[in-house]
Amino acid sequence: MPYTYTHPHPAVTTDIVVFTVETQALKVLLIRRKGPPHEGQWALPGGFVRIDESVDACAVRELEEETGLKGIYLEQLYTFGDPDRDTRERVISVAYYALVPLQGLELRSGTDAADAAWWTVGGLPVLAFDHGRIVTMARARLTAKMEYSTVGLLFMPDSFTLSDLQGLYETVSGRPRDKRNFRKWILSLDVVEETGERKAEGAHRPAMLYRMKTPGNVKIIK
Amino acid sequence: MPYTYTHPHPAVTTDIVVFTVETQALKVLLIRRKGPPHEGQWALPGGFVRIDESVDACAVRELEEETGLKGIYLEQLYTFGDPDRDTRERVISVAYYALVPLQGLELRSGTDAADAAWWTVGGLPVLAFDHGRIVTMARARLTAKMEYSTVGLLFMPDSFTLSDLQGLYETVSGRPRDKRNFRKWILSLDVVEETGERKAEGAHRPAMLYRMKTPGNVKIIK
DNA sequence: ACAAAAGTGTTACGAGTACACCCATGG
DNA sequence: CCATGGGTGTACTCGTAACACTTTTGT
Repeated sequence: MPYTYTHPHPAVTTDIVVFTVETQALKVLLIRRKGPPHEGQWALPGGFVRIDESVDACAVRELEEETGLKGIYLEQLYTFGDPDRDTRERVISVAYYALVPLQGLELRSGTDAADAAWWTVGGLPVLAFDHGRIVTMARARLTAKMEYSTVGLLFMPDSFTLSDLQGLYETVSGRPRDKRNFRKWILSLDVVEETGERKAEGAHRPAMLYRMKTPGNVKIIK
Repeated sequence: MPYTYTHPHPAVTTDIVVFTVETQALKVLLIRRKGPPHEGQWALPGGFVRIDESVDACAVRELEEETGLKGIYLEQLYTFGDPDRDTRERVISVAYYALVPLQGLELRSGTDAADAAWWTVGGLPVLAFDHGRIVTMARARLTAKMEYSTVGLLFMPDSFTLSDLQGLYETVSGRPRDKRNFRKWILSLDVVEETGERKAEGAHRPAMLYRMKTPGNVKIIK
């Protein structure tokens, strides 16, 4: 069933930079391409926008299809529209980025676990299309937003210690933080609260567990 | 000459929020629609992305077609992709915003000057499509960016006084500024320099004229 | 008792804000 | 000489950054 237009139309896709933090490293989710072009190369998850779904909804759907995760923080990043991005036809891509807390997340790939993997952002392979550029931009946006909002909390599981949270901030921004100043700062923002529970692990004093006051909310600072 | 695809494709347009500052007011350029849908209503300038031009290039081209201006600061804002934005067919719009210095700018409309006009952002009419929402978002982005960068300077003509510049900042951000603090601040940023000329107008001491050190450049602060 | 991470307060510095008077010009 | 906007310096405030020791637990 063909679709005909009087003027040529581009195809529109969404591509998603899915971030998570694991073992002291910021990671992105990549999918190995199964067909041409760039067969076998790593690329961002994503797909074509259906004719009756909004672009935002497409990103949500693609994210769920690749990771099985719903209710994840997702934000539009930028639209990449160079005419030669894809060799098959004109494809315009609306890029998004997502923040996934690593609490027992298992990837649901099309067929095989070998097709999807978390890569440390420092050591990415050469990506298909212009996806390398998209990741670079997403990383810059994330680092910037960590400074003037509370997005960082979205990487956290339901409960966490302040040391965990500080470690996350240090990992994503690269820069070390003073423990006392960090705690003063995060508590003054009034976005986390004690759960009353403690986490005892190892031969040291157990840490108080905290949770977000309004889960999923991002507070803009200043 | 028809174009056929195996899957339905959306149309893609760019819409541009062209800002300028004139007589103590922030203004946007609107075009009166000549055909359906929303015939006779005011809308943002813009048009369809050609199949062999980049989305950015489309925005540049549309801006020049409507205003005759080249080399204007243009930045991608956001992509609006709800399926029912346009009643004719599925249209995804990549929105941009532009900053135009008002130095003898004359609009070049399709046929008639009555079709294009500067409107004060406070008192806009009801706009076609979702263009009202686009303007709101552009205004928010501009105000935010005024705080952490030197975009504001792009509203200035080639040479200007510091009082002019201060007036601009007060107009765009709404908030009044202390004269001495404003001067200290802008000079400490090291982005303007004296031209050596003075501007004498009216019965008072002539003001020193300044120019941007690197015209067109936007410096990120902090 | 010792190793290992949790938890806690005070001082110093710098950026931003508040504030008032003299200067140069045209009429 | 007076009305009008141009131009200049200092003191205070507040948020950010630097910095070290005690507490609680497991082994």
